[in-house]
Amino acid sequence: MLDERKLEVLRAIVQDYVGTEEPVGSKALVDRHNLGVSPATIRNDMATLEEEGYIAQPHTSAGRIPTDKGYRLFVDRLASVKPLSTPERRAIRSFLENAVDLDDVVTRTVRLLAQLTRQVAIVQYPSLTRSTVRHVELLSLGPSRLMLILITDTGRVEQRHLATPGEVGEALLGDLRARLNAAVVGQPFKEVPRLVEELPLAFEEAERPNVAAVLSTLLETLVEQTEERIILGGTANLTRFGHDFPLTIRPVLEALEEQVVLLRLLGEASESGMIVRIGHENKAHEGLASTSVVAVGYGSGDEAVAKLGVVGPTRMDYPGTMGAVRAVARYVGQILAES
Amino acid sequence: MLDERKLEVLRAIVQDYVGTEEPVGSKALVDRHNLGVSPATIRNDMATLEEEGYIAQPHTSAGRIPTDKGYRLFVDRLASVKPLSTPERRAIRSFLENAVDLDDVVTRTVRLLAQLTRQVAIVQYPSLTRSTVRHVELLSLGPSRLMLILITDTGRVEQRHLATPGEVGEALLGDLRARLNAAVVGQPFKEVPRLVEELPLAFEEAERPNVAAVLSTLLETLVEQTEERIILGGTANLTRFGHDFPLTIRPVLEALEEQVVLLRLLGEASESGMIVRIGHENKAHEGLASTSVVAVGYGSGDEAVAKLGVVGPTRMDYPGTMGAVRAVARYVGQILAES
DNA sequence: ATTGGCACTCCGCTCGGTAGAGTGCCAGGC
DNA sequence: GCCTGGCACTCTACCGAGCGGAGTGCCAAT
Repeated sequence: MLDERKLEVLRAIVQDYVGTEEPVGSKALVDRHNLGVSPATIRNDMATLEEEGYIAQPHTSAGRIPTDKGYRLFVDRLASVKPLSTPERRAIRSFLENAVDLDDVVTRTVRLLAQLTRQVAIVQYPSLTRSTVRHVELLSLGPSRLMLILITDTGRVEQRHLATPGEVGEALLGDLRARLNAAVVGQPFKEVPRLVEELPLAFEEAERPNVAAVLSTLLETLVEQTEERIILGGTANLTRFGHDFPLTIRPVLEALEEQVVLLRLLGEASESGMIVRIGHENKAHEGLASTSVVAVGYGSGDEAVAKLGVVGPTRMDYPGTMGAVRAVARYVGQILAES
Repeated sequence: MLDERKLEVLRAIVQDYVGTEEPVGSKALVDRHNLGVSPATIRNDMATLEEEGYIAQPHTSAGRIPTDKGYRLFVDRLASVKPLSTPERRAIRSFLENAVDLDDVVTRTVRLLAQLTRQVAIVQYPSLTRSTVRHVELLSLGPSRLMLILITDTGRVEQRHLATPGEVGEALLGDLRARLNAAVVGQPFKEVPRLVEELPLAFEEAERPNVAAVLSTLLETLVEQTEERIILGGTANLTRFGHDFPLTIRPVLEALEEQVVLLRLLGEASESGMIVRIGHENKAHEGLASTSVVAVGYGSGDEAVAKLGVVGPTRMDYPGTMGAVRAVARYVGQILAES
């Protein structure tokens, strides 16, 4: 069905359309790419491509534009990730290196991605699922009020207040703090529930309710923080979306305001596998039917700790975007590993 | 110059224009408001108002729309803040009450404001300037690596890593922790530099560089955190901005991405004084020349700890917006005070 | 000071005509 | 059998003219 030249034609259509944002016709194609055949031949190829659903005409007697299916084929078989230029890499590196803390790293990353891709950038904070505990701190705020602080190896700090059923003295608090840390420091989060299970038994019966209260708060914190925060940047780039604004941009903005949607968007991206979800493939929200998402995991070590990506019109420069996303993810991973 | 009726006419123009988004003419005015005079009279009044710069015509033979100056007069003299309805109040209260922590309060607030006003909401995290120190914690991460944690009375936790010039043993750490807390707990941030100034003198000469390192990190944290984080919501409401989209919305989105701009936007709002900045009065960013800002401070006690507000088109329902902003600020203050 | 009347202006809409781009198809050529 | 040039057809986007309507400004009358 699709011989070599037809694929070449599809590639050319995608490239031209992405560049010009206008439907591309047979004549323009042969002019801009040396395909070695005449417009009439291209027309036949285009007719085939249209039958197969890879391209479509907005109106009769207009040029063709790629369909989601067309972009999919393009991404899967016709395009390769475009590596960034050396100056670009250097710029990324130095921009990220100046970050002072985790928040700053994330903020800078989102800006960087938005600038580089000229699209909306999404960055998830390093997830705690893969993280390990660096320290747990307990502070007394009153006779039966405590503050629990959890510090992770990615530099995140979470804190919770809690009320204990009975009064908790400094001695008990110190003991608990020591035992708790002995049990969980250096351990991955998912191990923690198992590790603290028997901890109350080490204390006198009277104290166990208090200990239990602390532990349950700790576990709660772990669970809650597994769902991670996500930040956005470059929303102004949405204005370069299309010609028919309000209708296009509105649902996108709405969708992007919901954390749940953003989480789903980043979806199954992993560190090794970059995902590209195109148009209707995107089930996260109806508002995103005409957008594509490019996402990948990033990590401080060998495992992905979180994800980042961009959202843009289906008509986007996939090779370039994929290159930028991948490069940024790598550098962020490096920066995190160093700190 | 401006007798009672002319003011009434201006008020009517503002109200109608805000409602319909279309230039309002003399006939429509007398139809919709019982002014007791004829269109011709109104025309004369409108001519005066135009001469004085309160209203303008988009084109000859079109109706009039208020100018920034007109809105200013309207806000200052012709409108009063519209209180929310009881059900609305109840909804706000219950929505905010379910928040589990500070982050959640802020997130919910921004959503609430955006929904209520149908505009872009801006909420600043409770500022640390007015805050007091609840606790400072020091943890050892290695022989000469420490983690410093600062906990504020608004429930915020900030953390920093630092390297000390020499090794710091547990004994010294405990001592420093105790003295530091004794000096600063319960004190407002701005007092801290003075309070810790002489602290190194309490330690042996050999330890002072280490102590100094810790202190300078603490002060740095305080200063940095004085510039507060700000979050946005309801950007999708920008799409209801005007008819000529791309040009209008783009600069606004750009402006709103910069924290600095947002900070300046909230400007000199204080808890008592709500500010309304209209159109060109807004010096924060050129992109915001056709937007207005309504902002007010909110606080957990008697002093404002941070600010919140909304950004919308100059053509906005000022009384309603002001009412919503004020009400939300009050409730947030209450919630913070309770927790 | 207010009013009704009137002439005038200008916007926004619709309509018809046209130029241009692009297509599909067909018949002829390699 | 695939490619090509030619041709008729379609549809859009653009332009200009014409028209209706809304709104104004001015004036003379009350």
